[in-house]
Amino acid sequence: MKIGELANAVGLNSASIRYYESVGLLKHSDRTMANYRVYGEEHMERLRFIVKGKQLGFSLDEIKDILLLHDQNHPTCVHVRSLLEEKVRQVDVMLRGLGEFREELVRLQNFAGDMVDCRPSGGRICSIIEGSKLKGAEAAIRL
Amino acid sequence: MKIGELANAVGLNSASIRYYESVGLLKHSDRTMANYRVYGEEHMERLRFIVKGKQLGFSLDEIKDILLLHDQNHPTCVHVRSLLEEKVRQVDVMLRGLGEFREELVRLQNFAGDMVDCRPSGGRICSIIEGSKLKGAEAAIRL
DNA sequence: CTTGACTTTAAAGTCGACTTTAAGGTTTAT
DNA sequence: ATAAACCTTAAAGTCGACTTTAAAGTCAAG
Repeated sequence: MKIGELANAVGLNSASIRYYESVGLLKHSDRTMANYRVYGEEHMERLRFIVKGKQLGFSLDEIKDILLLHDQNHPTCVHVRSLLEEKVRQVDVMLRGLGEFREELVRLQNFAGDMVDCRPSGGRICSIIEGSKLKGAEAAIRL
Repeated sequence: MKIGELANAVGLNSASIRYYESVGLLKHSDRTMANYRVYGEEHMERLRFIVKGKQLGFSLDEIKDILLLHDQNHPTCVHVRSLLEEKVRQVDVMLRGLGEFREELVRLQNFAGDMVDCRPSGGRICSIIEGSKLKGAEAAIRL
């Protein structure tokens, strides 16, 4: 199996696969006489694993750690469980933050009503936005 | 007011203020004879506005658009209302996605149980992660 | 008078996970 | 035989919103 075929099979492109090799996620493969990479089942399993890991929100570094354990013949479940716990914690923080953020947006919408000119007296710019009660902490949420 | 003082007053650092000037969010200020930037109330209001905008999840480009309207003496509320609506829509998409994502994480945690060795038979790596049912779509959520 | 705390600029670096580019070599189909 | 469709590499570019660096000038306190 050459790189394009593998890429197709796992839903990536060749450049990403080369990139994963370059950062040590994927082991070096054999080469044909023309220096083309040749892959087998084992590489495909590994790539599918990487893809799953990304879908679960793991960074390439986190995935690399898991693969390292595996390559050293250690079971990875204890480590994986703690990663999962951490992700759930992060998701909960985000859910809470997003909920509060949404409420503030709606509050501003209600305040905006069908206002036609939101320019406050004085040098200010927009009373809708300036009426926001959000503090820096909530800003951590990236949309 | 010199740049450091202004930075302190609005909770930014001088470099960010210079950066905002460089990308056209903040107008050029007067200078002292020594070429130091000098600011007044008007600049402070504008910076506070920028900070609020960021806290509401607006990009610098979106904030720039609002400020441009303002600078052309147009009221900004119609535009701001549509930005708010769009943000609420984005937040709702994220809330839904995050909720499903959390459920999948918990499902994997339950599956992991107190497993001590998650290595599946065959060449695979970790049955916890490989058991995930998440598809590419959910991967859009960045933690 | 000197030290330290400010200020100036342009340019480069940061983060993560790639993607793109340039300049080739190889294989396959017609 | 030739063109299309693959493959190779190293290096640079991308996204956004800054931050850092370097090298220089200015100002206030002791």
